[in-house]
Amino acid sequence: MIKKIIDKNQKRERILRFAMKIFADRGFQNFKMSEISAAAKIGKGTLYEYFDNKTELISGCLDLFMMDLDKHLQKCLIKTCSPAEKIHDLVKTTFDFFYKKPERLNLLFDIWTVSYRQNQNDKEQFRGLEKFQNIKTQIASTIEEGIKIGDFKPVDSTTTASILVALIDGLLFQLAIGLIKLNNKDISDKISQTFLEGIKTQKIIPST
Amino acid sequence: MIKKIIDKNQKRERILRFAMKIFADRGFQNFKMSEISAAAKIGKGTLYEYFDNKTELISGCLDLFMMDLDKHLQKCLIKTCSPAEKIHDLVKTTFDFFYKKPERLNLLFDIWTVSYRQNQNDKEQFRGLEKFQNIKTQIASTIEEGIKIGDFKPVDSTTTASILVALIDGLLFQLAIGLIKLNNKDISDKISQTFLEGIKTQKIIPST
Amino acid sequence: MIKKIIDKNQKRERILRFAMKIFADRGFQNFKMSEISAAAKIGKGTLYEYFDNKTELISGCLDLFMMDLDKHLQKCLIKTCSPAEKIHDLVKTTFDFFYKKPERLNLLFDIWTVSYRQNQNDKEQFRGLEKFQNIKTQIASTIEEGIKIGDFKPVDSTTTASILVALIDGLLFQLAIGLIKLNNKDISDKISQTFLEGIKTQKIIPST
Amino acid sequence: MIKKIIDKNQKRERILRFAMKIFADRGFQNFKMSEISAAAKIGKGTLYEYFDNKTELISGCLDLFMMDLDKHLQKCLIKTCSPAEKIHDLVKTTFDFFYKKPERLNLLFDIWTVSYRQNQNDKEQFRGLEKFQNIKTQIASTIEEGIKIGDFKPVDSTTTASILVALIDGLLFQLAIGLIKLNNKDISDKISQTFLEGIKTQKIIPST
DNA sequence: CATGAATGAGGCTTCATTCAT
DNA sequence: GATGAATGAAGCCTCATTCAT
Repeated sequence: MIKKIIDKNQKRERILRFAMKIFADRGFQNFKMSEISAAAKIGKGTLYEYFDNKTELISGCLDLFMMDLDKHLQKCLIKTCSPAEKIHDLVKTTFDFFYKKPERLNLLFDIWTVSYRQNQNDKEQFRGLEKFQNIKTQIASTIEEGIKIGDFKPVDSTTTASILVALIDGLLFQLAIGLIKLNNKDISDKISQTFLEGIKTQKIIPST
Repeated sequence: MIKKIIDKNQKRERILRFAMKIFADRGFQNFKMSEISAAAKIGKGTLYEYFDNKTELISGCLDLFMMDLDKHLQKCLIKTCSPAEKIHDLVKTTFDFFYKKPERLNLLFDIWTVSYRQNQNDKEQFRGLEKFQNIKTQIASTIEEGIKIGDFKPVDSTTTASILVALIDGLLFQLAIGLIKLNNKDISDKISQTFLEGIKTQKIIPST
Repeated sequence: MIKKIIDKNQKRERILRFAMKIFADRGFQNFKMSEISAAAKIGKGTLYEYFDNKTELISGCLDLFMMDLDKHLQKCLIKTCSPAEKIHDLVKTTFDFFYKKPERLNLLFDIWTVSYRQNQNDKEQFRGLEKFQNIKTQIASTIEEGIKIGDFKPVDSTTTASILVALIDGLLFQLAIGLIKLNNKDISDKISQTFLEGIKTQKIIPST
Repeated sequence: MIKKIIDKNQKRERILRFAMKIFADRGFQNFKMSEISAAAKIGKGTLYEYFDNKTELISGCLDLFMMDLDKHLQKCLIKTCSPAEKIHDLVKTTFDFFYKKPERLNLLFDIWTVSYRQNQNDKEQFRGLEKFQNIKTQIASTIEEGIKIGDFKPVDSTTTASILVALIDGLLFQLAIGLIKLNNKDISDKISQTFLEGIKTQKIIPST
């Protein structure tokens, strides 16, 4: 019985993986259920054994995407290293995540759009947002830790976390639409430098 | 004859204004041509006198939106004031633009999505992006001006402009999906402070 | 404007007439919207200009059917003739109605089924039932008139009306499923004889 | 081997009993095979061990229903009592049959519909109809018996049997769709009275 | 020019039936 | 035998677009 449930979940995820490929190309609005089933090499009807309807399938993808992203980021966030290093890592990992599979940016936009629309309509918040919030909170904690050990200036940790996230998202966007041409490594280095420079306590470093 | 063209253009814009209201609510994907025509109180067929097809109508809206945004921002950018003030103004104006009509955020997301997709597919770049690029260039110029007159540190102006834009977009996004709850003024103040603080030459100001 | 509405109604009825033909053959459950549109020689989509959905189309047919039936019966009921003649006429007209277009029996069954199901589910009663009720009431009045002028025995008019209707429906059913083989005229004659015999005041007529 | 067959038949009937519950609620047109299997707590595939297809299952139900009805009525018809009593009993039993489980009316309607449709299409007549026919014949015999012993007038027994059946069916229908509100006992009493009154030889009874 | 009725391709979803386990 | 996951044909309905008025 348990095996069955696992199988069902595995198959569900398998389908979602195929779906994500499609979404990455065409977005959440312009895909057909039949495309997914064809890609996953299952019958059209079989899809409906795993997802009640199109919307549910989309939700499933959003969740999976957020899980993937979160899994990557958690690897950095649980590392035992200095707060500054942790943040540097986080920025790098995030950019790498999208660099490796640029299609993911498309998913990211769709998530933003869906999240925005759900937020507007006072519907229950999209589940994946918790993960976003969660990551921000962890960043804030890291910043606080940095402050405590004297590495960072006594900034407001919550606001500063928001700013870091904004920087990352904003630059990802510019990258995505071609407003910046830098390669991945350069840009993530630049962000973490700029950002960290701004909050690090100046030790002996002369102001630029 | 010229009058005709003007009339036609006026009517076209009139329709687009109605369309924007619809888009703001439902996004670019979930609207029907009939909704637009109903809102604009014209016949469904008439729509096709002004727009070849749905895609054209969407493009028209995106253009109009970018023009609106640009018009607002140009007011700041052509002001004769100090670079720092100019940037502060720009941030404030941007946030105000979306604060006054939050539905505009929805349009912004859609523009991002469309831009991204066009960028991916090697199609001709969405026209509105030029305006984005243009604004970034103007910001860079402002920064350079600030550097020249010694108000700002000798940062890389292009990168710094990207960072400012990223900050704004990223925070708008967090605001939009409910990840930040600050009111509009506070957040724009905070951005310009943070940002400007980071690039201003430290005069007598003690490091926090 | 009025013309348009009339046109729309006319076209609606035209479609319903085609639909009734289909229903008569296959019943309300086994038809396809596309069959109707094909029969009416209009596009599939056009159907939906006149009926919100399949259910509405069915309702429309039921209503039309009841109107048709009612129109026929009203011709008898408003005649100025003796109550006995009126009843005789009514029975004959009813049987003729179904005899001329036997497919109508199919519709009748469907109406029964639909009515029954709506009655069970406490949904609002099917509109057409009012007509049934109405006819019964008129029959009861006729009977009362017959009693008043001394043609009929002082029976309970409501019950007796129910009995007449039951007789008609019940025999129609047996005819429909082939349990009786009599021709139309014979059976309607027999009914009215039997029934009228039962309620007429015996004048000089010897029993049997 | 025989035991196997019996087992199979028992299980078949068990399934049909569950199916009848579903049909009673939703009719023969609006049920799903999966509903039956779920109700009977067997697998969907198992259904097909006992019934070749949906149609067979429906037929099975109709047969079972007719058998149930027939079993009830045979109890009356084989009784040794006066023809008048027998008929009174029959009417009462019929109404009780549906009164006890009103859902049965739904089945009755469906049987009518199916029978009608098969009769129209010149397909082999629905097996259950034989039972109807059979009952009618038995009623006719009872009437003839009544005539022979001088209890009933010398009516045409076949026609009179048809009339009795029509009365019952017709009133059941009116009851079903809410056109009559009488309770069960009253209505069956009234029928048998009216009917019997009509065919009984008038002894000393003054004409109402 | 303006209109909106008509269209039909296209997409989601259902569900009877099959078949490997 | 029993099962239920898988299937895909089939059908409802939507909506961008056309075109006769």
